[in-house]
Amino acid sequence: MYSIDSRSAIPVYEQLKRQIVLRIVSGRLDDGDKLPSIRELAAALRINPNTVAKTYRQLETDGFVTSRKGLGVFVSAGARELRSDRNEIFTELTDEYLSKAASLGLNADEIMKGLAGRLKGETEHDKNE
Amino acid sequence: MYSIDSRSAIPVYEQLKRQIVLRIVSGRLDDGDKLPSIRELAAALRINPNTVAKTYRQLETDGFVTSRKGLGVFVSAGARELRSDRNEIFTELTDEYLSKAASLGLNADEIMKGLAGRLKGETEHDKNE
DNA sequence: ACTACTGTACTATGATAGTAATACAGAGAG
DNA sequence: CTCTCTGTATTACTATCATAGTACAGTAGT
Repeated sequence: MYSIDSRSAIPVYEQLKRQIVLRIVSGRLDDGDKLPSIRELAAALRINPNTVAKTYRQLETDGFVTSRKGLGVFVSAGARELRSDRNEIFTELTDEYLSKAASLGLNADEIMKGLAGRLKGETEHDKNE
Repeated sequence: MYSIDSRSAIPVYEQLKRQIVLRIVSGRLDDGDKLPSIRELAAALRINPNTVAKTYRQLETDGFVTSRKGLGVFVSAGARELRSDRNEIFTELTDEYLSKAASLGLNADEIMKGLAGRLKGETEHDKNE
């Protein structure tokens, strides 16, 4: 269902959040769909319920889900429309990335190939101190 | 010279490190060039000298610079040959980019298309349904 | 009402990361 | 030697993260 890498430098709640957001905006989770209960998901992933609660809380703040006491957490009605200003941010992000890659002396083709490889590739690398 | 965003989630020492590495591998900093002294750079960026020291320490571990007590920190002789490390840097860059894009809720396909479009110089977006 | 689910809130603990403050040590000019 | 520059090392404060435990509150089925 969801997967957590406890060794990753990315916090657990953040990993979980990204995975859920991905499911929502990609349509695998639809408006009104119910997310697993906090305790249920925590048990399944063997993480602390508080961590799941934190994820859900942030998702609610971001407008992706709505939580209702006693009922559960549900994908918000307008969740998919949160794609609206995504493109602007994404464009900025992309330009920044391309300019850095260019300063490494890479051309367009190399960048495309590198990115494609990374997308198909596997896991993350670690940061060490 | 260098710029630090203290509000960024990326640690200061990491921001600085990337900028310096970028200058080295792109040739803007050459073998033997002297980097600003720890205190000088810290003062200029209004950050703690220890933070700069940490950056320099890591750069030395990575082989980009050599530090000499009482003298300063200098770009290593073989630093540009670490351009073979270009791939590694590029991978880091790419991973960071992908992780940000993913947190925007974009899937692999959308990222590829967006990047390709940006490379071709398309300035428009909003191709959403 | 009782029970068993749901989410919410709060306190506390341990670990780690980032930053900060201070003191120590080498190099070179005078 | 002295002064002032350089990097180095140690210690400490602060915030974040994950965990745990406990308690509270709303919903629904019985």
